[in-house]
Amino acid sequence: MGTRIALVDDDQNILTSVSLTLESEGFEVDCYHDGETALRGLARRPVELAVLDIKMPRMDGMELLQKIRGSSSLPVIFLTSKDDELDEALGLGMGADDYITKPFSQRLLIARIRAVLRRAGQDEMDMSAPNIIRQGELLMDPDRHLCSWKGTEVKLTVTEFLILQALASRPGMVKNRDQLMDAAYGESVFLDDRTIDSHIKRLRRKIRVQDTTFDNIETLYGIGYKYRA
Amino acid sequence: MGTRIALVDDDQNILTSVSLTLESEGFEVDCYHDGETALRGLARRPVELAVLDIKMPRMDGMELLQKIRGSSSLPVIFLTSKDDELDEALGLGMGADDYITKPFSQRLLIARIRAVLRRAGQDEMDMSAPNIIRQGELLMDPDRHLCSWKGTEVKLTVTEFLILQALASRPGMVKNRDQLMDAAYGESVFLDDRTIDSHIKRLRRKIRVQDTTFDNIETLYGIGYKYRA
DNA sequence: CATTATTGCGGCGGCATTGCGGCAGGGACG
DNA sequence: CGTCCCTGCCGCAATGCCGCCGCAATAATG
Repeated sequence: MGTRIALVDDDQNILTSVSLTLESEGFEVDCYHDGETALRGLARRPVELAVLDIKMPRMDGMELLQKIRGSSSLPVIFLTSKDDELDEALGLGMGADDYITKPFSQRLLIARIRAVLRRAGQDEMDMSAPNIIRQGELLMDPDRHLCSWKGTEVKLTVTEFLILQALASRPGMVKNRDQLMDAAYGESVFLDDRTIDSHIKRLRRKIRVQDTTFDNIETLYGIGYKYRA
Repeated sequence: MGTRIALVDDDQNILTSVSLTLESEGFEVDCYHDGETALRGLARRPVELAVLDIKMPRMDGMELLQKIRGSSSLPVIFLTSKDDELDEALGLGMGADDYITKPFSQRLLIARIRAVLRRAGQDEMDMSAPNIIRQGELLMDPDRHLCSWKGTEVKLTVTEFLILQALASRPGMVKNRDQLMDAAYGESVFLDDRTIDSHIKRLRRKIRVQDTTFDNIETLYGIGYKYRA
């Protein structure tokens, strides 16, 4: 018996095609056309993961997510039409575990479902790729190399991204320059410690363009840096 | 037969995945969904360590810990969702032995479990850096370079942190200036004894900013210092 | 009580660390 | 080949930290 998944979308085409694919992958699928029906249905038949369209009649995905989150930590994947809705959804601190922009390939959806399930269930041990980081106003999506602060995108270079990711993935935890170096490049790369400072400098500057008051990257004199949640 | 561990969390996903991991590491795991059930279960099947979620229905982790501590000194590791709950939990003087902030890697959890078990097992002569120090109103977390008194953070320099750590890790135990010197710098560093006095001075001052009545760093005339619990 | 030893504490100068602007080499891309 | 961007590093200024000094306060000693 496969894992049970709820699929909520007002588009009947998507509903049928996606559910077929998922079932062929061994999942059991509960389909709902709108948030209200879904909410009632979920109460009767719990699932292990939900895929929600954001735009829906009667109760949209965000509202539904909110209700769901009121009572459980059910993993949720959003379906969004435009990129704009994305930040609207995740940036609001709602707490989806992942999202996919339409149009999407079913292969991709399956991959994401598996990833979220693995993460939620099995394993946070995946130190390498926490799929999505959400710490307060900061939002990071390594898969898409996307980073936003307070809902507005911040364009980061790869190195900057990796460093911020290392810091934000474990807020409060102190990282010295070597550790950040390892996070950004592989290990055993010999560079000046102060180079990290430069990246931190650029990171702070870039985010401060959006928000002058940003100060969540904290310096610990003689130790390193840490991200304050 | 492995060490028996109780795992209490209302999230079924965490319950199953963590228990699987722990079992694969050779532990025996008792799972509970809420504090009340756990308490009853623990009475029947004692364990050697408990991992508790803080937020739970019916009886949360802190309440459960209190009940547990009423009758035993069972080692306990907390799972917290936000950093805020942390001080709320530990600062209240409850007495968890360690805590982990979600999301966490299972690898980390295992490491902490082993550390706590090792510490609890031999106790007295285990010099290996205890992950967390809690002495009354004082809370120290070396990983986060975090020190708080009565719930409010006290910013310490590395040297100050090390000295306070040395003192607070063994309350009541007298340390002379040489020993404190060794704790702060490596051994074989030749400095004026009175330098320690300066650090103590600054330590006391920093904590007194939060609490004028602070006097837990005691001076022993002609000998050294000790931390009074 | 007088004397001496030890500690508290303010403060200061020197040193270490960090923030930041800037620059030049190099790679990506058109 | 030209341009743009990333990146590592340098150098200066600002800041933080530390070790020590000197004096007053306190504790031991007799």
